[in-house]
Amino acid sequence: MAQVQVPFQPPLSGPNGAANAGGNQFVTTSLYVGDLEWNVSDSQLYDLFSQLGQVVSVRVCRDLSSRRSLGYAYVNYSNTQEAARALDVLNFTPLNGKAIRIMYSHRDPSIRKSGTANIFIKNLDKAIDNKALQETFSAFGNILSCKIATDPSGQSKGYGFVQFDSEDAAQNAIDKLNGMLLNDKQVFVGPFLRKQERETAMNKTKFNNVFVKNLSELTTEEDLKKIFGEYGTITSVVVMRDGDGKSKCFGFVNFENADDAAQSVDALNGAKFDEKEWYVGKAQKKYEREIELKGRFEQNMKEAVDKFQGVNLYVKNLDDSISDDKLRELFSEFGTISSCKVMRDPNGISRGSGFVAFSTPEEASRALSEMNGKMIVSKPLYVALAQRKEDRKARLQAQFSQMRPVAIAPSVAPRMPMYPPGGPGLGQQIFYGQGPPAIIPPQVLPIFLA
DNA sequence: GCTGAGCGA
Repeated sequence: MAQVQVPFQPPLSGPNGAANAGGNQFVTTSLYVGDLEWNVSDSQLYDLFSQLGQVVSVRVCRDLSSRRSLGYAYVNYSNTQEAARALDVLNFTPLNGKAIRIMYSHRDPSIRKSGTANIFIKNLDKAIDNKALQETFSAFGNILSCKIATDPSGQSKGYGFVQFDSEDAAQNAIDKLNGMLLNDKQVFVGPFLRKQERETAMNKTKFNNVFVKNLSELTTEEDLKKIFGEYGTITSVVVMRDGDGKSKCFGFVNFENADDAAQSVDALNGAKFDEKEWYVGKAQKKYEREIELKGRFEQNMKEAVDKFQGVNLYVKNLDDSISDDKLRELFSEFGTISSCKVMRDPNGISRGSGFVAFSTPEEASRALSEMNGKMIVSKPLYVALAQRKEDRKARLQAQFSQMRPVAIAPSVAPRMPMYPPGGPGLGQQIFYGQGPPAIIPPQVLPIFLA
């Protein structure tokens, strides 16, 4: 008889199973562990999770070819109670300086993708950590995932996310906590909205002034008056022109009535006149436009930085005689170089360091291993993956925390309740408990950071 | 001021 390979399937009664969609009376033994720092290893996870029960298997998922960590792992226990306790106790434990985030394994991505029952919280006191957030919101229902946004050093950015397993729980949390005081700060709690959704929500605000661009050079105020006049009474119309009276191909139409303005936008945005497709929208105030442009600029910068992740090499100990071209020549055998630069001081003297970006991470990692330590002119070259500036600090701290002994408290005393039974009253302060942390803080203080 | 990302041997 032919051998049939049976793929691993978690029990159907658990959160993985269709039989238990949304229910929480069953739990499984399979945990998804996400938000891992790049260097977190199987054995590190094994050591940590073994302290709460019998671990059957641990695996950090890795890219098949590069073996790079994908930033998540699976930990399987032999029984459900141990898994449940591990999730409870170990969730948000820092590993290599970064808090891990544990969920029950749920391979069907439909819930994750739907983004339902997902809420956003802002104006959070910086002292409120993942655990405090979890405890505060768990009063309203079962939490699938929850997290405080942090900068690379782990400092709270003052906002966070909670995803529940039901819309009711999410709505209830919003109703009860929005506008409440948490640690003396009034928090905003609302449904999570993607950027796009938020913008369209914002644009529902009333306006009278309409912006129109991509006009033909021949389009006049009279033309606009006639076309927009179909939708209501116009109080002013202008086509912007340069000093010579030449059209800048954009203008403004102000309506007496905001509903008419909105109607004209709906009807005319994207319409074609004289071969030109018009953009028609709410006219932005100068400051609104500045905010949008600034946001877009920062977004572009971020994307540019992301694009270089894993493909950009930092080189140092370069001989002063090495130029951009020479540097490119040295690395060109490993692949396609998308950019290459020797850093120089204001007098044009080489700083002895530079960057070489390849088109793929594979090329970059081969160049790294082949070129690091190679004698160039008179000195051995140092080659490493270039890091983002903000990530450097985090990386140093990760190394630092790796030296700390980590131990699990034998049992965890309950934290103080967040607020009296029945939930907080309007305007009532919510207090955070001072229960002991799940992880005993380091007993040995390592040497200070450079 | 600040609106993620995420599932295998």
